[in-house]
Amino acid sequence: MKNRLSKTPKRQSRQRRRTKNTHQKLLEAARAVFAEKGMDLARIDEISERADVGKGTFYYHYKSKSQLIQELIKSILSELVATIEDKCRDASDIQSLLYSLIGAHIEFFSKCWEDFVLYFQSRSDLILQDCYIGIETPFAEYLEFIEDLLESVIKHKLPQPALRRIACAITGFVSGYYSFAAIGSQDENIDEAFASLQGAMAASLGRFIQEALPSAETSGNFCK
Amino acid sequence: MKNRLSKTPKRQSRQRRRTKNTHQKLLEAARAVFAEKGMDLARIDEISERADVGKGTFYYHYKSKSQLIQELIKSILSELVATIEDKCRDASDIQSLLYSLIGAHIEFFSKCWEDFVLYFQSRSDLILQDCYIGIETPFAEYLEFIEDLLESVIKHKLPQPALRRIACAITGFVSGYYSFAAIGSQDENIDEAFASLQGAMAASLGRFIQEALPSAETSGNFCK
DNA sequence: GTCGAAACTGACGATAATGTCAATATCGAC
DNA sequence: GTCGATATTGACATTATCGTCAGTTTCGAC
Repeated sequence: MKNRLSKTPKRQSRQRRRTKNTHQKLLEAARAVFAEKGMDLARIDEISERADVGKGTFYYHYKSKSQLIQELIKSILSELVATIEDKCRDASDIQSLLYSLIGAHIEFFSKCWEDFVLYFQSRSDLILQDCYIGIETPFAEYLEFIEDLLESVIKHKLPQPALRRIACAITGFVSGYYSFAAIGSQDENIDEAFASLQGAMAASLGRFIQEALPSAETSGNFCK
Repeated sequence: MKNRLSKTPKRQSRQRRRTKNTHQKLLEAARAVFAEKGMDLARIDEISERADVGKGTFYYHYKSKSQLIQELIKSILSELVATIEDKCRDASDIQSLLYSLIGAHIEFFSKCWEDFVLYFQSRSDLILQDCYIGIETPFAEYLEFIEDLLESVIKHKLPQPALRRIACAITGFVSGYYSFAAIGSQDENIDEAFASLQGAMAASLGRFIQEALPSAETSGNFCK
């Protein structure tokens, strides 16, 4: 037994890299196809075709499309969370946190259109009765992460539902604007327009929080 | 020729109603199935099954699923526009317009969950490369309608892109919040929470518009 | 260089969904 | 009551997609 195990004690580098590469290629291809046809209508055939591997290879790496989606969403959201974490590290008041939070989303969405599409598609999927399994958790974690950030800069204790509402408002506003801008702005550069609104959005959300908080206390003076 | 035409000069009431009814039943069934499985994964079989008619009947009324979707979206959005029109009729300043605009969306979304799902799904579909044809126009008209409303209460002339951005922000904020709330708020009543935020959203968007406008002029005093 | 394990392949059977169509039912007009 | 037009039906041919599997290739260890 031990002998058998010792036959492959550590994995080999070349083969290991090749495998990793295939895995990655499939993920990339899936991103592209998903952004074209949508998650539901994307065919495994096309994904493996575009990754330039046989269809069997797909099934060697992933149990099913559902599992691929799960992994993809998880990876996308954890990247988004990482971007947020990075950008918001030293925000200490609510105004600068909001600004950075929005900035992180702009940066993330602008960097890769496919990721935004996936982000939006899966949110859209989440409101269905029969949705892909396993994509709820990453979204919940993403919201929770934002809530933690908010909590750390808001002085007084807030009830959880209020925090959640604020987080929903922020993420909803940002992604909602972006998606509408994508379909609505015929010619102009979406990302540029988006970036130019960063300040306005932050101010606006600041105001939202101020108004939405049940407690009368005003820790910030968003209204100059 | 004229004789032939005169054979069916006006349609008969009973048969007419029956047909209309079937048409409506199919539309209703589609709404329900779409909200369960999503537009892509909804099967014609299931729609006609749920409408309690033969599959052939579906194809008698609609050329294809694509056409059904087109009609459905069109009807939903024109209903939304009608709601907006009704609620915003006598809003004369920007603050009250925003308030009514949000109110109209809340009312509309709350009234029928299926409609919200369809609204959101089709927006999600619109950002894909290969999306259903014919759903772009209703959305464009919806945005344009909101722009017209905005224009009528904003004193000074705004460039079209700025108006569009504001419209995107409003609709994005409202629907974005609602969708996140739907997946994020585990227990509490979404509609109630949403309604309680109506004022905060309006104030917030007022602030957004104020900040986003390039011109320095301040017609409104949103900051008390 | 040869052996075994891991990675890869694409043709194939099974399944599922689409859209068609010839036959049938319903209805109002005359 | 019968005729033509309109509406409805579900079995069917067609097409698309899935997931499997027996066989092949790649690679590192010895």
